[in-house]
Amino acid sequence: SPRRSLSPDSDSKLGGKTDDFVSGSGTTNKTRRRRTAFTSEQLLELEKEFHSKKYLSLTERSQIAHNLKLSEVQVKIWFQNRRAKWKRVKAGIVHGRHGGDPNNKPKIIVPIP
Amino acid sequence: MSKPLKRWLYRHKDKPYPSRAEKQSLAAGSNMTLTQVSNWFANVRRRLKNTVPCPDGSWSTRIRRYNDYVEGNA
DNA sequence: CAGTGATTTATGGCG
DNA sequence: CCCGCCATAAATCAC
Repeated sequence: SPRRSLSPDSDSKLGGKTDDFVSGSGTTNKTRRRRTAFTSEQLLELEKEFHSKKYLSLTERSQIAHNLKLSEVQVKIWFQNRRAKWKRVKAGIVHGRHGGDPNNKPKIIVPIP
Repeated sequence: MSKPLKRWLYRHKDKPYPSRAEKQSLAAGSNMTLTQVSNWFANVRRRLKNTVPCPDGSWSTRIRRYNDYVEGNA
C-alpha cells in the first residue's frame, strides 16, 4: 500500500528561505516548525541507515543530512523518534488483541438527548 | 470508547494528565494498552481544544463543556 | 462525509 | 555543552 505522502509545497524551499514556520496568532509571537512530510526517498534512506546503525556519530549525521537535504537536527530527531518507535514495537510483541473482543464499542459518540 | 477514561477525565478536569501509574491502572480497567491510553488522552486533549475553544484557557471549563457536547455519563 | 485511533514530525525538560 | 530519552503537541494518516 503506497503511502500517499503528498507534499503540499513541494521542495521549493531549496533556493530560498525557510518559511515553513507557523506564527503564533496575534499577540503571541511563537513560531513552531511545521510538520514537514519527508519524501519516500528520504524515509527509505533513513530507514536503511537505521537498519545498519541505531545511533549516529556526528560525522555520519552531517553526511546523511547533507545527502538528504535535511537539517542535522531533523536527522537527529528522526533517529530519536525512530528509536522510540523501535522500542515500542519491540516491547509490544503480543498483539493477540482483537481475539474475541466481546466488547463491541459503538462507533461515534452520541450527544446528550 | 472506554468509560473509565472519560470518568477519569471528568474527575481530573483541572489537570487531565494522568501519571504513568494512573494510565496503567486505567489501561487495566478498560482492557487497553498503556500506549492506547496515552494516545486517547493526547487525542482528547487536542480535540477538546479544537471543538471547545476556551477563552480562559482552563481545562475544567473545556471538559465541562465537552460533556455537554458528548455524553452524560457519571 | 465526519469521527476516532494510530502514526509521524517537532518541542522542551531532565539527566 | 551536546546528547539521548521521555512525555507531549500538532498535523496527518487510515479506516
